[in-house]
Amino acid sequence: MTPKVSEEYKEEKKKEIIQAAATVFGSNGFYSTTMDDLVKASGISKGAIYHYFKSKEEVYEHMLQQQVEQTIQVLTDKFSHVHSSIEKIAVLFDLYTSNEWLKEPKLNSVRNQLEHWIAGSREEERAKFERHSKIFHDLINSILEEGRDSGEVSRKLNTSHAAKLFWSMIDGMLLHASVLPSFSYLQIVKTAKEMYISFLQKGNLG
Amino acid sequence: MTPKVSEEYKEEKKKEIIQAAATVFGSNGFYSTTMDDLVKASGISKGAIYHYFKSKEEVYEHMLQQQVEQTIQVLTDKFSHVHSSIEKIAVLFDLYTSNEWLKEPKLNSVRNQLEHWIAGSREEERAKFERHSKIFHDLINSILEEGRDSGEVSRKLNTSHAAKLFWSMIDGMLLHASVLPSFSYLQIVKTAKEMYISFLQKGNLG
Amino acid sequence: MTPKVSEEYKEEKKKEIIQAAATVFGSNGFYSTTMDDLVKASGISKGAIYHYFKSKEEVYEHMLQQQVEQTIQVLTDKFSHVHSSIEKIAVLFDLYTSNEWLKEPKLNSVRNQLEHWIAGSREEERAKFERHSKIFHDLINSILEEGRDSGEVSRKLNTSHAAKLFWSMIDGMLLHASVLPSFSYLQIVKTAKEMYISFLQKGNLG
Amino acid sequence: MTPKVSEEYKEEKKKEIIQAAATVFGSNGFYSTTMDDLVKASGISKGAIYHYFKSKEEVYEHMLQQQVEQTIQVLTDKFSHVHSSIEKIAVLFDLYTSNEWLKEPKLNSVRNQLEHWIAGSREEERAKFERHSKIFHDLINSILEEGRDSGEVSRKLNTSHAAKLFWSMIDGMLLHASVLPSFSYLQIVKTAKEMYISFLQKGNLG
DNA sequence: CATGAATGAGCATTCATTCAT
DNA sequence: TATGAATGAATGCTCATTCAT
Repeated sequence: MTPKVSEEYKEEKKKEIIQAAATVFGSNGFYSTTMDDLVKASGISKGAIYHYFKSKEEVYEHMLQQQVEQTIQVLTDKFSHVHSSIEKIAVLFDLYTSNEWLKEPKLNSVRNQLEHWIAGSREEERAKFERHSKIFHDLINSILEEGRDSGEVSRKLNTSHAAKLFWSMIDGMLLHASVLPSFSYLQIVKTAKEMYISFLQKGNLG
Repeated sequence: MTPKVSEEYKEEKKKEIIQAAATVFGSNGFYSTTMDDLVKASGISKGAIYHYFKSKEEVYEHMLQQQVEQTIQVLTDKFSHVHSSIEKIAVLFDLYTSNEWLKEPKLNSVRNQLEHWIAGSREEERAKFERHSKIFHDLINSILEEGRDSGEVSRKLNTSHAAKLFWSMIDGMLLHASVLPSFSYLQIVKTAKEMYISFLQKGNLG
Repeated sequence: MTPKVSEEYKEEKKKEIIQAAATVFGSNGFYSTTMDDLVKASGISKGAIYHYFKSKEEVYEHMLQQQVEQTIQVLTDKFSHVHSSIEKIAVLFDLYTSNEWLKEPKLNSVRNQLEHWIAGSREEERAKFERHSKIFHDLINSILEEGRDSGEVSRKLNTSHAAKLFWSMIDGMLLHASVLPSFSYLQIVKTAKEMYISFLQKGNLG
Repeated sequence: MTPKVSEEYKEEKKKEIIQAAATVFGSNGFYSTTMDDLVKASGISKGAIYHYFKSKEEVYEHMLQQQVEQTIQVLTDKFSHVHSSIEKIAVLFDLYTSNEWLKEPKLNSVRNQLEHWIAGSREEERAKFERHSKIFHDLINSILEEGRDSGEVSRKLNTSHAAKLFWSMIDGMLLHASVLPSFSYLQIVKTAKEMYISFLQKGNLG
């Protein structure tokens, strides 16, 4: 009646698989990665992987989900001690230039997300993307609303548009960074930060 | 002895194939598109396709190349009658909100480019991406340099960084637009335009 | 954790495949035999075959290798109780007229070897043929050297040339036998035996 | 009514194709040679080749036929001024060590013949091989019969067996020579010549 | 629970042959 | 006659998924 192995054991195992998945999918992409690659990378047998996940697709999605959650976690943690809206935005930009973001795994994660977006956008799973996006959108949007209420950012600002613009910029820069070695990532993000904050303070004119 | 068929005929045929390729790769991506899909979409036999291109990969790359060239062509055409730098940048933003850019084929093209970037970034073909990127970068960079010399844009502006930021924003917005139906594309691009132009006039502070 | 399947099981499986391969390659040759033929003949799925061998080529080569080893084994076994050199050569000729050599499988094996030789001789795999040939050459050469030392065969004999001549004759006769039904194989081999042994005793004159 | 082009023209064209065929089939074998290879090698269009021959197979067979005829021609020419049987056999052996036999084209021709034999022997075309073989067999057989009648060769000789043995040896040596670079062809043929002639003079004992 | 052998549909590519010009 | 573009059946190989042990 009691499960043979603990729930923790199972979760641990899933984590292991997802960890390896992040590596292999990150370096070869979804389509070019085979289950055998995953077996090799994880040291876990094919049967076992299929015991925990019902398809390659599912492994991939769990990996993505976990990366999104992790990212959200990191972002909200960063805010916990910051109270100014502008300051929060600044912290966010700084996060994207921090050391932890410049390591391979993070960029691989970005590639995974983008690949999934692009490949998946052709199907009926748009809804899922919308859900993910909304989380990120709302995070920024609420910061900006706070700022608008407190007068920190321009009253004329359309916060939703500004939030979407924020993530467009971030994703655009990450995309270029993950693809072009010559992209002067740090400098560009710094430039973007100045531009964006200045824009927030001045607001939309149109 | 008979001079076979004209070069134009062959070019025409290649175009036909590439046209069909844009459709099928655009809706299913490189990996999920089969040569049979292409055969069906183009109405051209498999053998014939292989007569003109030596692999699926090659069809794909020719399609991308052609799309890049077409885009560059459109961009430079737009500039031919514009002399102010700021004006040129404005025209560019306007282009991305024009009717022709809101049609499916264009967004499919974007998806294709991005998919290729992301999937390809894992290998040794970075050089090709760099080359493509450089073309786009230089286009903006030289506009900004002109503007700096003429005093239209801030003297303090690092034009190269600003150019890279420009394309990051554009690609980021296109990415979101091509993936998220709810993305208020027109408004966001308009917002970005204001933010960016205002930034150009004020320049980097750091 | 469970120790999968035994090594013997795997070897057994490989043998099964090779056995079937000998049949189908034997009757249709390398090029005209398809993997589907092999699947049908072996009753083993395509995937399984590719699990054990990484290409059609590899199946073929393992089959050849195994046939060579088997032949060498049979030859050396025959010698174990024979001490005279001339006697050994005689035993060899007799082997080639024995019942087991007149069955289809054996002749198919010969055809396989020859086909591989001929088709392969056009490439860089000569080295492999040389290696195989050397084994056969050395076998005869050492017998003849023994015979020369013991005075059984002519002192004037160039043993290496004689060894090469031996295999040329054997292969030539097998070739004709495997191709021409009217070739009076038994009689010819018997004739060759007398000619060759008489030649050994007399030696080269040139 | 009169043919548009002369018969000679057509024959000339066929010769050209066959010439090129000998080269490409000789270096790559029947299966690995494509019609495009033949087009490239001959400089004649695919359509034209199919105008003169109705299939790849047919080109191949005409090429073989022509090589057989050529060989027979050369052999009989060599005999025209030789009257002794033993002398004729000697001349034959010498032919196979002559300069013209050591050139690539000849060995390619051998490979072609052998490949065709081996690959074809699996089907219903044995009859054709028998016919070819018979020509060669009869050539030697009649020489030996003459010799037996004149007392030059042993009365006890079974001329048919001896003839078959002759060609087995020749083909065996050519096979080895065409496959093994280290095969000391000249020496071996010389050795074979001595052995065989000595055998003829002594005859079968069995 | 774990293992990896087995399955077979699916895919890119080749190539002999045909045929419009 | 000559040309080479077009055809499509055939083929070797891959890989997600299943399942006996």
